[in-house]
Amino acid sequence: MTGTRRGRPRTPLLSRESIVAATLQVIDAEGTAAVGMRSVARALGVDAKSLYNHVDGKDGLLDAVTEHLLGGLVLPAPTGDARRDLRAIADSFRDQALKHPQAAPLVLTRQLASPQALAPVNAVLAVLRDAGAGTEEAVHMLRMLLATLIGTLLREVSAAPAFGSNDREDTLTASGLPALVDAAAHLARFDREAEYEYTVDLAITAVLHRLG
Amino acid sequence: MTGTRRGRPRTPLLSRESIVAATLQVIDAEGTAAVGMRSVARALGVDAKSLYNHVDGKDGLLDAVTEHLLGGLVLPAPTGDARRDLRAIADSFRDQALKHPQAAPLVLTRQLASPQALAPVNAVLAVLRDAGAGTEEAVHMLRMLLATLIGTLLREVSAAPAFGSNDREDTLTASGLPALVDAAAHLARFDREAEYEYTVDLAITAVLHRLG
DNA sequence: AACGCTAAACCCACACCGTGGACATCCGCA
DNA sequence: TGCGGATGTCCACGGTGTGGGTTTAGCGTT
Repeated sequence: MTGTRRGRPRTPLLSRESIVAATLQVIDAEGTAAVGMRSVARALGVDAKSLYNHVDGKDGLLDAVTEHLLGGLVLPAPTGDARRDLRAIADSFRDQALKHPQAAPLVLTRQLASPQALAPVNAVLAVLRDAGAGTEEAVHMLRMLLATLIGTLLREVSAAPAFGSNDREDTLTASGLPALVDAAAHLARFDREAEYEYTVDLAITAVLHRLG
Repeated sequence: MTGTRRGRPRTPLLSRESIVAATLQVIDAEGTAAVGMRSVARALGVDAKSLYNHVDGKDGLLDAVTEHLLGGLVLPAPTGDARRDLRAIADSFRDQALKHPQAAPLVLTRQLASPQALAPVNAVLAVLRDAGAGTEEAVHMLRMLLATLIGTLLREVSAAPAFGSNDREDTLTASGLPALVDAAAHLARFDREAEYEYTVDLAITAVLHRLG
């Protein structure tokens, strides 16, 4: 029985990309909490310590995944219409977030300085500058837009899917707080699409309005 | 040597609040990653399993901390000036977040339905209704404001303190992306206060503007 | 062609984690 | 007076990240 592998294989079993891909599969299937050197290695049919040859520990692994997802953003070519362009960039973020909802908190939470993270920042700044913003103003606006986008997407990916249950509404009406019971019906519902639409549109409108 | 305690003590050693307080100390000192049944128990001079008598596992412990922090919000009495009132509520969030920066991600990330979480929601809705918003519109606006606030605070509490190093600026200028190198100097700096001010003001202005 | 050097895979081991289960002790109430 | 439940202890189990050492294969140099 020569079952166990030993020593360096003739052809490499692992690569940074294959590891990232496997990790993403684990995340999509079982959530970020299920990610671990051992579980990812198991998914690849490999010993846990082998991952260390391609990735800098667990944290480095998660960073690599984040980088990969940011790299997957497709930034559309600017049309010259600032509203449309900003919206397109935001949509690109959202698409990626919804493609891997379980992984979204990673991207939205960790801040990297990798080129993959820099490209979208550059895109937003370019649009804002074209729309007439000064350098410093553009940076402020970028941060405001990013904050709003991160906030909504974070909420959206972690919103319970079975939110229609009037369980939640009952809790609200039982609170006794007047403005709450009044809005209980609307608070209990959560239309992801509509909510994203409203929030992002309002933020972009605010920025463009300030630009005059 | 009767060193080891055994059986139920004459006077309770633990309480939900004492556990939450100890956990908060651990978080403030060593971050959320350092929180664990064992570490918190150690800080209290107690066995880990004892915590289970007052708290529902690790996740319940973190929920309890979140609840405690939300309960610490001081919501000022409304003045009737919507801008001022919304700003005051946001400031209250920020104060609490900066008081325990390491714990902030907890509050900003977990969504609870406890009364402590409901009170601020009610406050915001009340102000919006007073300012003339319809029920449904008020809920949308609430979510937009919350998203923006969460986004900025999340960034603010995790912004590296030694951000003044021109290390970061160099990375940016080296990226070659034109809008980035142009704004590198401003991107490298991060004035927490100014950034919060700008972002929250813009969001509130947007909401009030839409209300006419 | 033969040498080493390094990279890529393995296994063993350690300290730590969350928590299930069994036990001891004391409080409050019937 | 007695007894059930609350509170705290200890032991144990399977899991984690990773430090250290070992084996083998490929590559660059002489």
